[in-house]
Amino acid sequence: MLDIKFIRENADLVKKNNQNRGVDIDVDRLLELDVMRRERILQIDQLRALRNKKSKTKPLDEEILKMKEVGRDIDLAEKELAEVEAEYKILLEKTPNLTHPESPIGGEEDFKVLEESGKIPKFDFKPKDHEQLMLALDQIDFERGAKVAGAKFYFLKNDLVRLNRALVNYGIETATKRGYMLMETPDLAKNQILEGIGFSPRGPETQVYSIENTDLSLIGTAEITVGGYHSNEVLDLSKGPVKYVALSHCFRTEGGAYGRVSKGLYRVHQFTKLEMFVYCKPQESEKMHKELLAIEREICEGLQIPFRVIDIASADLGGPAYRKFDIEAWMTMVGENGGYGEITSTSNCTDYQARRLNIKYRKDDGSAEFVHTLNGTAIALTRLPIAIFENYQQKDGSIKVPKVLQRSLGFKEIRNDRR
RNA sequence: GGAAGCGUGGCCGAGUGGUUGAAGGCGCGGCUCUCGAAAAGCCGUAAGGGUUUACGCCCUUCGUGAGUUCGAAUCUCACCGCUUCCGCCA
Repeated sequence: MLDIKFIRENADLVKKNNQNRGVDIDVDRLLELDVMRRERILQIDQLRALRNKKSKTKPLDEEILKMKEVGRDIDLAEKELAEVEAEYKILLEKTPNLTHPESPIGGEEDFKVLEESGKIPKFDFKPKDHEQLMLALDQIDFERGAKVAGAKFYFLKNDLVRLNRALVNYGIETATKRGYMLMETPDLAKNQILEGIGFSPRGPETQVYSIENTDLSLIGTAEITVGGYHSNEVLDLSKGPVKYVALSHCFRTEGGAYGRVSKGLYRVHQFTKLEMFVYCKPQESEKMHKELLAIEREICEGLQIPFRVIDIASADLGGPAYRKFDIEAWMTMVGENGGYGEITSTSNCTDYQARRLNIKYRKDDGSAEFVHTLNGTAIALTRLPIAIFENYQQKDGSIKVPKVLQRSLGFKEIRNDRR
């Protein structure tokens, strides 16, 4: 959510930004509602002042009649205000965050490549995709996943389960040694928290499973729960940013995702993810965004997976993000001869989430100001295993285990003949 | 799941319909005293919003929401959370 005062004073800038973001919002209507809203508030305040003045002491009988009238006027004005505010809130909450001046302007395809790293593997055989590899090695069962829970659910089996646990541990180590506090979060959250982070739990475009007869939803990412963790709090950031690395399950309906890259594990309804989350002062957020990206790169480099870093373009940022970097790993499953697929994403959401969730920090002068929030993927299970299987496949169909994981796993390759 | 109790400012805690945004205490800030400190004394100490060039004025907030009333921290209802006892259970 943007500050209404900012919108009031920078209407043209906000309009231009909305346009770059591909969002159609009637800013003039919003400003009109803003004026109406303040008019109603003033009116109600004046009526209440009148009533309060009289209510300090016991009124005379003939005054009570007048006060009843004032009470009715207040009720009426409050109803009007509620109507104005309903529309006002919808427009305000739909308004996306501002955009970093260096973010490319454009849509999904207009990202800017910032860096390419690692060597794209050259196979002297026809490489397979992870689904073929995993099925052949008895590492996954989609059919029975569908039988038990429906399409796009799966059972992981054998060494893939072990690999995933080793990946999570590797991510935990990498992040905690940089001062990130480890947590495991609830897999459900109140809809109010989801909305604060910028997800819509209801409506036709929702990506979220909700629990019937409750105000809870399954989380799509631990960003939701960790972001809600400090909601309605004033933080002490005098010792530096507050940094978490959080493990959770993630659930996504993936409605309307047909036709996009969706082979095998790439796009599924449930997965496990280790997510980083940072609360910091506004002047620190750009630096922290770089740090999150650096950790993500360190993880990919350590695993020796070829990847590129892209700077996401304006219309592809989503509502809350001010700037977003994705890491895309090389995958054989993408396109005809391989290509890049997203494995991590890190966003600087500035004060957009903090304003909705009411998260502030204490400044040196004693006043409070909204924090900036950032998030970044440490380890996304499903996406990382895809990259490992496809990049580390051997001619005989076995999978070499990345060096950094060999010791903790106790084996160097995944083959068919184990157990 | 059943029963009972509780939820007030940074913290503890008073307050059961009318100058209560809220006594008292702790903490915190300032001052006095002191060579300095402690102790003691005095003064000050919530947040958000509206309006104003400004001083200021006004509104809202006592877990959340709705209701009763001329008027609610105080009464009613629902929800959330906490504590204790019973049941159940990983």
